[in-house]
Amino acid sequence: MARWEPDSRGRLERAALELYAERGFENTTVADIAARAGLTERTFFRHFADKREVLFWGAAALEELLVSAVETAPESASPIEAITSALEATGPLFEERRDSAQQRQLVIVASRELRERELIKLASLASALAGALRRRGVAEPAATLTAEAGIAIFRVAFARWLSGIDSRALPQHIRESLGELQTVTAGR
Amino acid sequence: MARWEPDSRGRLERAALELYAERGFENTTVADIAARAGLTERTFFRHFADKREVLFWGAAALEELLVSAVETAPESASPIEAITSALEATGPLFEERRDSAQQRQLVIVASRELRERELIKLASLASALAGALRRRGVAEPAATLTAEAGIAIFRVAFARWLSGIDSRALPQHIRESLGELQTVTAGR
DNA sequence: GGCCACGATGGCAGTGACTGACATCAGCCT
DNA sequence: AGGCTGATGTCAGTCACTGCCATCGTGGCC
Repeated sequence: MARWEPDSRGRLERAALELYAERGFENTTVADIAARAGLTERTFFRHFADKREVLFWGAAALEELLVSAVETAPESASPIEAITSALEATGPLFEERRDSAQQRQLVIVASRELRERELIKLASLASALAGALRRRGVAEPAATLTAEAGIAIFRVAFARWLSGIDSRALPQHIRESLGELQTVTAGR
Repeated sequence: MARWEPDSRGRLERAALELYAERGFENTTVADIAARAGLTERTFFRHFADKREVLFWGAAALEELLVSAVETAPESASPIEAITSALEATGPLFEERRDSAQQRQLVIVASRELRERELIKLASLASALAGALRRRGVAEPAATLTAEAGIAIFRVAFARWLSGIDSRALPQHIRESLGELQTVTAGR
């Protein structure tokens, strides 16, 4: 007989997402979340650094995936190609959970604090990608600019994919956004 | 005889920047700031929405300047050209206060919370610029991508300008970063 | 079988950011 | 003179987050 119900972290995650969706992030207290998960506030803060972090737990895994995809891209690939194909490689990871990604995104967009946190996660992603490019021999500021461009592409592509205005898969949206960025930056 | 010393807002701003620089953002309480400005905590929160906002008060003015520069750019200018020249137009505004901009940036970089706030200000800038482009007849997602590219250019250029590794003015750095982004995105 | 160290959780007190309600009072208007 | 206004002060309250110590099944060890 276990002393406690298992998977307290997962219970906290689910309870938080539910409550944020039901009544909004700002109208949810950590005590509410803990109560729904059958735990205490103190335990919440042992699993998550703060009230926002509970939604961004997966960012570290995403970062690892992208960085290793950039590092293992064929040597012949140009920097922007390495980044773009790494982004495309995240397709399967998101494609499976489109619905939960959509709900999560709704919650985030509704709260300024959560949008802030999302931005810093993306910025950290960009700087990790720039680091991976440097390890491929790309100099600064090209590495940073390429990584930032990649994140911009991803943001646009992800939003269009989630919105569902057309039914193509995420990698197709990424390719298309790359093309649009190329068109737009070339503009004279 | 005035009932209070004048310019309480300015006093709070200066006190906050000093204290953040002296002992760090996280080691400064709002009560400390108010005390140094000769006011109370409550008054601080009447002038600034929160402890971070005191450093970002100027963002609204910058946004207005950039938006109106984009809107009044010659009709013949391409989107990326309109954005870039708007960014260049901020040169004088920063050039005068390089030292204080540098100190402020040191403070921001030292604190995760302040970096978060800076990112959301830049994101709001990007979406305002995208709006201005749309008013020029640029369609989505080109407008958003161009605006995001512009912000990436600005971030890189601003950092290089502040670092002082070469002594050119901000607009020159912006031009150069644009060129680098073009090179990098064109990559095949 | 008994002992003990470990690890996840609870309980609790404390700090600090932020808010709402009400009080104060110099200067201005009439 | 008398009343109104706007910036400030005071105070109590909520909530995010932290440090410290207590609890107690579990698993290893003798």
